[in-house]
Amino acid sequence: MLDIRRIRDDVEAVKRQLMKRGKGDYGIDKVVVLDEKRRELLQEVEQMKNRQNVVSKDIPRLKKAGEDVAAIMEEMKGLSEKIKAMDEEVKGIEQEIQNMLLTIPNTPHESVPEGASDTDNVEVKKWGEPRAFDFEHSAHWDIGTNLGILDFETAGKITGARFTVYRGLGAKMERALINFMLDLHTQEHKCVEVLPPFMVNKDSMIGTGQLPKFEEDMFHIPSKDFYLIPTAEVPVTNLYMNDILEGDQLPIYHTAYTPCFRKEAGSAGRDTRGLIRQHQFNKVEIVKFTKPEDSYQELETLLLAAEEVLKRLEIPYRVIKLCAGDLGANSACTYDIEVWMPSYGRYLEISSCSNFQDFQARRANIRFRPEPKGKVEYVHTLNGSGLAVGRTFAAILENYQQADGSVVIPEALRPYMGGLERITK
RNA sequence: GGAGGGGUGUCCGAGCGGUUUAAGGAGCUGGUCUUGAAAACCAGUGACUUCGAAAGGGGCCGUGGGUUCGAAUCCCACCCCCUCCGCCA
Repeated sequence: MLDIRRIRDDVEAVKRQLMKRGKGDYGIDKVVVLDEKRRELLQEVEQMKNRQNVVSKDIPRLKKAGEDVAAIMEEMKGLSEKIKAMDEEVKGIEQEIQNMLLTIPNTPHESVPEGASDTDNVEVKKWGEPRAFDFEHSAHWDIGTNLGILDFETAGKITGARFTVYRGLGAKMERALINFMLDLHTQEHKCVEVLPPFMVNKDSMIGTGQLPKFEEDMFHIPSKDFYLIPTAEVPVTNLYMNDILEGDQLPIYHTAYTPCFRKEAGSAGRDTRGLIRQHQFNKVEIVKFTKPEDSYQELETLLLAAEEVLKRLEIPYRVIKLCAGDLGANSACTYDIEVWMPSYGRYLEISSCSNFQDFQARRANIRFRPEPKGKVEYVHTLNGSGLAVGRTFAAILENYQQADGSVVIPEALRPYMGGLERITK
């Protein structure tokens, strides 16, 4: 959520920044008009409330003095009704402003490249060399199915499309990847692990920006009005919802494993085979809470922490900086890590590392006190996948496949696989 | 799921329709006393938010509604915590 005062103070500047996304100015002029109207009414109604308070306080005294208060009561009744009506009007306007603010996206950081779509994203680094195969390589869904470690057909039977059953060493490797990533981030990146609920309430979904705009992407449990989390970002960021942190508590780093649930409503027909686009997938996430002045430095180290997973697993990847047109609505600046996927013949997103600045903190009301007894400020929140586990699984199968159909286990993962070096039929 | 009890400021805790500008205590800050400290005593001390150039005003006693001239206090709904019963990994 953008700061209404920032919009009020220089609407043209905010508009310019939003326009960079290439999707208009989100009707932001209307917010300014409504805000002005709101403040006007507020002054008026608060003046009336002041009179109401003053007179109400005086009534007991007059009564005690034996004076007749009937006329005053009559006047106050009228005033009370006027106040009620006006309060309602103000509330309506506030609701309207709030609804608009909740759907207006974040302003891109000045460093974000111009551009309309993913073709304008900028590659910022590249690591490792894609392997040259001396045999006909296969896609991970075929490799996994042949090895009996991935079972898409049975998942279709017991649930439906876009689900997977991991079997045997497949299940074990998925679990190994989760542990490997969590250990890396807790032991080497100073993250405190959390295992949060996989369902959250509506406030949490609004806090991190999934609602109200992206309702159709979420799985909803009507009987309790809960949502299945689309990413650990939601429960972990909202750990500090409505809190005021002390300055010396920052920065806070968390890592969390959770499954993620997404309807994938807008992606019918895309990535229908394999692990790439599932309704349920595992992910290890990193979430940071920082002081505003530190957040961009923290974004760089967050990116490095996520990259480290692929370095240890020795899988080639590249990092791109998203252009304004491709930037997620809540983010001010995002790096994507893309892993080399031989079956796609290109790099494929496996992590997204973003700085939301105070956009989520405003929604979730997460603040901190820079100095003891000082004035409170909003924190900056950041998060990044470290990494999407299912896609990492797929990348291992494809990049480590052998001519005989077996898959070599990356060395860094072997301690988590009981020392096993290779998955064979 | 059923039956009770409860959510008040940094903390404990009183208040149950109008001098509440939320009692009292603890804590915190300053002072007196003391060689110094503790104790004692005296004084001060709610956070947050919003409108305003400021002075000042509005709001905030779990959340949201309602009744009333006036609500922490009465009514309704919901959320959370505790105790007991039932069910259950």
